[in-house]
Amino acid sequence: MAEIGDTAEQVLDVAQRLLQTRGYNGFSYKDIAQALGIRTASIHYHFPTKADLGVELAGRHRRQFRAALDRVEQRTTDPIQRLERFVDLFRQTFEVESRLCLCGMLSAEIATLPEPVAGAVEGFFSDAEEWLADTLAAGRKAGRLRFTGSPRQQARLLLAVLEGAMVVARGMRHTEHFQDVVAGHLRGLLSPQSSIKH
Amino acid sequence: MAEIGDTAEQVLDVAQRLLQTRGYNGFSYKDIAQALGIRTASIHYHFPTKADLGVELAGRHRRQFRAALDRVEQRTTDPIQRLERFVDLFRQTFEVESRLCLCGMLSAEIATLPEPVAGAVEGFFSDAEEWLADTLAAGRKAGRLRFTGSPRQQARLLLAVLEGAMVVARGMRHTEHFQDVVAGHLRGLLSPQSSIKH
DNA sequence: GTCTATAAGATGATAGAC
DNA sequence: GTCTATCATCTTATAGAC
Repeated sequence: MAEIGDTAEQVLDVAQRLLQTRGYNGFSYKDIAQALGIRTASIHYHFPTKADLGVELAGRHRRQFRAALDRVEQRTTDPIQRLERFVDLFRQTFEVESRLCLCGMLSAEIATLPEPVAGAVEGFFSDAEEWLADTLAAGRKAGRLRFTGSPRQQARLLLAVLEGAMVVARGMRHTEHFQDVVAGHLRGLLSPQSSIKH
Repeated sequence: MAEIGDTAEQVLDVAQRLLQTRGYNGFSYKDIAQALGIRTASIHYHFPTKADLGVELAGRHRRQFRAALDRVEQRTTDPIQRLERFVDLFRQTFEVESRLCLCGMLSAEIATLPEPVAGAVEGFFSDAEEWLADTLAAGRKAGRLRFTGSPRQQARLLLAVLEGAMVVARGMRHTEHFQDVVAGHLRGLLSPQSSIKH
């Protein structure tokens, strides 16, 4: 309880930040070592190869994301609020240094990654899609949300909006861009009576 | 007219493909040289540094994209058809090897790129946003398109959908995903009378 | 314009002392 | 677990012959 987590976890935290800002091929063991004030050999002790590190990063992220969704479900049963909390997870990520979604970044670089990493990325998106589809379906059934097509299709669309808004906001170097685009899309999902509150 | 373009252009073509599939930090001069059957020194003659190559790639892409938009404008004045041609440009890109939008990829890696490259990326998105906003505004004025908020905001949303759908489709390793998401979003933009045709 | 040769530095990785 | 030392390889880049 004295130090902030063991070395392996600190390595993962720094590597995750570097991954989200620079990409998998945009950082090295040297970068991590310098950030933590240790040697690269120490990192190899915990993660023998960079592929091992990548697999653990993607897997941990998927687990943390599922845990975050579980907390959202425990906090509220309201579909609108659940949706807003989901979007908040992405907003909070981008808010800090315009960090990309970890799996969005990995998707872009997927052709250069070991297969297990690609598998974890696919799993992350599947989790997100399923959770969103269920939430969207509940919201529409309750007359609180309005959209055409299947909940699954809408879930995929929202995921694309979130990932794409991060990418475009970064490319245009205009931070507020993300929030504007996402808020605009959400407004279109809310039924007439629900959108009065804004 | 004998060979398919001079060496510099062939280098750019191969580099563009590698950039779209593997990212800026995911390919080297060696990869380009091997693909063309030449030596890396020859590439350095045309593009002294990788930054030079990156700047030319981003600049050329922006020019080619503007030229493509000019051709769309010459081919049709109908806002719906213009919109569909715009989306086709992205579809055609993704269709081949699930290639990402060149500037979408560069946006993700922007923290590792030389400033001039970032400038070209920003310019690309500005061009796209402006062209889309004009087209969307014309479509709504003609009663052919339906959306809330400003045309600029809708343009940004569509751009985010296109970029994000590419990323998510790649991450989920489900190619049809892109077309499904984009077609669904477009359907929502079409006014009731227009959407009957589908 | 393209080649061979070469170099300086980065990168992923291992062996073995402490 | 972390360090020093060392490694092979990759990467970007330059000099100079052809």
